Amino acid sequence: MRKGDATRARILDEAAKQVAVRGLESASLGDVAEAVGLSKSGLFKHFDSKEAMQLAVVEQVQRRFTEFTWTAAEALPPGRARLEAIFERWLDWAESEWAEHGCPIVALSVELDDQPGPVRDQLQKGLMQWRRTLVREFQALADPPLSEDEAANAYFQMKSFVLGHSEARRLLGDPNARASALSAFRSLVDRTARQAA
Amino acid sequence: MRKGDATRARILDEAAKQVAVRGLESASLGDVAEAVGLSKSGLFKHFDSKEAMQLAVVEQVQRRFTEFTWTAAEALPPGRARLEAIFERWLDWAESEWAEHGCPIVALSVELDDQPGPVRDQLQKGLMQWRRTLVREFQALADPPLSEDEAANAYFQMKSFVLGHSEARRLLGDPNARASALSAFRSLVDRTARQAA
DNA sequence: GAGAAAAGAGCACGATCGGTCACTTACTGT
DNA sequence: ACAGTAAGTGACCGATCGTGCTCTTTTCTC
Repeated sequence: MRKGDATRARILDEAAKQVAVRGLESASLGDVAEAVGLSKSGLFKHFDSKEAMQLAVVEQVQRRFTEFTWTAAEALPPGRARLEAIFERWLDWAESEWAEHGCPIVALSVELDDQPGPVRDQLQKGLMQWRRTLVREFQALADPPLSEDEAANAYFQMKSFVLGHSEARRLLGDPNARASALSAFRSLVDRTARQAA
Repeated sequence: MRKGDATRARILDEAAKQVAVRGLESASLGDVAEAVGLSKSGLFKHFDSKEAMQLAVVEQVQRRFTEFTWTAAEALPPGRARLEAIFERWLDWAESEWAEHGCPIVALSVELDDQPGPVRDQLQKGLMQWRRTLVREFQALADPPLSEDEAANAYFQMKSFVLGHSEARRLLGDPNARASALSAFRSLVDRTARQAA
């Protein structure tokens, strides 16, 4: 049973890459299988259908993302320090090997935003949980804590800057994308912390 | 020659819709043809290849977008009034019939960000021209005008809020998306205008 | 080491993909 | 009105899609 898990992991890695490049639907099972040195039918011993593989890809990408951005930050005290660490790791993520061909989560979000089904549901679930986590983090920016509405607005802007960073960097090739995002975020945190007083 | 132009336009409308839903590559010629009541081969009398149609779709979407957001605003005086009108129209666009299934420009941006070719080039060209236009508009926010760097940073945030609005509204179903985007943008304009003094 | 179960290969299927070609129908400029 | 061209059809091509099937090889368990 061990061998199977290893190939399953290789399949998911390759699939995640191809999904980021070509999209969920356009990434074909044949191409994925060939890239990991498998036959198409061999692939079906690990996933019952294409949709099952897509679901597994989404789950793995979300796991990796959380691990990448959150794990390093959770050691820090809640509030400003942790928030800034998360944001920087978030930008790092978009430039990491897992997002070599664009952040897969962004790609999935756009492709699935009006394609109902279990894959979209899973994606939504992860995004909303992430949002809840970050909103709580923003609330902890001040004492007494921010209202949920204020924190939600701050999160909206934080997420927006990540999306803007991704677009500016990848499509427009803007070398200042990271700097723009960072300065915008720091200014946001400043204002948010101050408005609590 | 008139008849042909009309069907060509119908094809492009339908194609743009399907592209927004399923993506550039997944939108098939057969489905588009059937939706406009044509045979697949009839479609080829208007476009030499799928890529040619994709290019035409991108051009038409960009034309429509500019018309939708800019035309109403250009009558206003440069600076704050015009900027706010554009931003509101931009949000309107994302909720208009042309973006019923998601903003096609956002969909194209994510799908094409690492797919070189003439379609991507055309998209880039339009986005960069739009960016130049808006940066100039931000510069005109104050007298003396803002530096290009300052204005570029402001545009980065403006575009980010649009992307954030799109994601929050469509994928997360956030009813406050528009309000969040508007308040974030107004605050941005305030700060930007003030920082010039 | 034998037997069971998992992992994978090979082939074939129906459907659909983008694209071609020969042909008919509809329109338009003069 | 008539000729010429544009618009549109239907049949078909090779390739590729996701998926099922049978069969062999590898791996794990006792």
